[in-house]
Amino acid sequence: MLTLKFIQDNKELVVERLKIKNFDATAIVDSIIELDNQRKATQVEAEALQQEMNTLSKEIGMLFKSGKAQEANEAKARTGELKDKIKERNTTLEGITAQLNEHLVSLPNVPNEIVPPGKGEEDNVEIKRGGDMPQLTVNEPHWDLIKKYDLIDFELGTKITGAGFPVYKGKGARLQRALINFFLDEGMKAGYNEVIPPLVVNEDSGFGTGQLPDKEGQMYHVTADNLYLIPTAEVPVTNIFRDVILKASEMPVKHCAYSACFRREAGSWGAHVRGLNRLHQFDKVEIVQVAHPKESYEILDKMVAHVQSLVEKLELPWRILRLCGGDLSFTSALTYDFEVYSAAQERWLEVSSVSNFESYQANRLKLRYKEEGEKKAQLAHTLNGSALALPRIVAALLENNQTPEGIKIPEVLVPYCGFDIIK
RNA sequence: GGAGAGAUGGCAGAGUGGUCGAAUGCGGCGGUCUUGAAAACCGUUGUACCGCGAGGUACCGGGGGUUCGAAUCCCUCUCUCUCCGCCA
Repeated sequence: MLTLKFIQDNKELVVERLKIKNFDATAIVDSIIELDNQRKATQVEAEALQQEMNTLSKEIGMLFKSGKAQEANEAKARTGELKDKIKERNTTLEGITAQLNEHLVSLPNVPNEIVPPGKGEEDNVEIKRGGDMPQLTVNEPHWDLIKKYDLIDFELGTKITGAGFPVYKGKGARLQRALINFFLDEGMKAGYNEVIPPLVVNEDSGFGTGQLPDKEGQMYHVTADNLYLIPTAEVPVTNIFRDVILKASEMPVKHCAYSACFRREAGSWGAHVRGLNRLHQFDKVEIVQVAHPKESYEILDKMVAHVQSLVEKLELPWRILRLCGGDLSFTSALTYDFEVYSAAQERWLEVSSVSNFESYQANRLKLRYKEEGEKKAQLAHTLNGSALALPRIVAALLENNQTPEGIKIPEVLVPYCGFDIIK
């Protein structure tokens, strides 16, 4: 969430910028400022009363100690009214604070100034593309290829669990494992430290990265233990840094992690979700960085370059989009999406999303850093990106590399797969 | 799952109703001494909020309660450890 101080100091800017996200913040910002003024006033009153009470209590203690029981009891009689007042003030204070928090949490992150305006996907701006479009002599969509070569069994997954939980088989499973290892190795080479996080998280973690309270419908909820299946490794990995104060010299911290990801995708089924295009469970390697505010955008560019190197090594046609305000997530300040072209489907598939959250997540996480010699801790910046999400990469690989002889495996993956063609 | 013990500052650890934001040790930082370092000695060393400041308020795992007053007593939740059971 945005900090109170930022909102107070940049009231107009917040309202203006959030218009880019098609979010009218005028009323919320006004009431945040008003509520905070109330909060301060109430807190001052409550604390003054508390101080009086503390002083009085100390006096009573002294009196008892020096044997003046009667005086002590007289003083005691005076505390009742004070106690009621304090209670009343504190209740008011709690109410105001709760309301204030509710408003703060409901305010999205302010987009970076280069975020283009727009309503949705169609307004995203392509900033770069590369790779060669495949010239296919055969042309089948991946859901047919998968059946033909017996790589992934959707029906079996449906039997075991339900729709959207595929079973990978034989070379399909091997390809999956190859991609995961390839992505992790590339991450390591780029200086990311691998972690294997838990796949379920508690409520605090869900709040820390911004999935809660808003998007609980998107996560599988284990109600018996009040835990959530992770929708992305971003959640557990970023939460490593919840309530942490780093030294400025330790940044940037770079982590990568493979995890299965679980998404309910409530309400988002329909056209274009056949086969691997949308799943409830899928595999992804995620990169996460904690950065100094002054270099977070430079780091965002580096992360984008890293993802670009992955799609290039996989020899897939790719493009990078700068997301418009309307397509930008609640917590993000700037996001680049990567898409790869799927020849058989004749459409672009989103395979990565790389974002700078600035201090929006850090504020929720209480993730801070201290400059050498400084006493005051500052909020750090958090960033993350998929590097990469597997299913649509698999879809594109299968579709783009199909030949009458079989599906050719890109060179970089051959050592990982142990085969160079699927037939 | 059953029985018991525990959770205190960066770490270790004292504190069982008042002057406790909290002894002591270690670590960190500054200084004295030294050509330099070590040792020794002296000092200092949490976070957040309100306030120009003086200062105030809150925090001893989380939440609630008792009391004029809670780190300390009560309830509850979470976590850790030991023993037993079950098990990859």
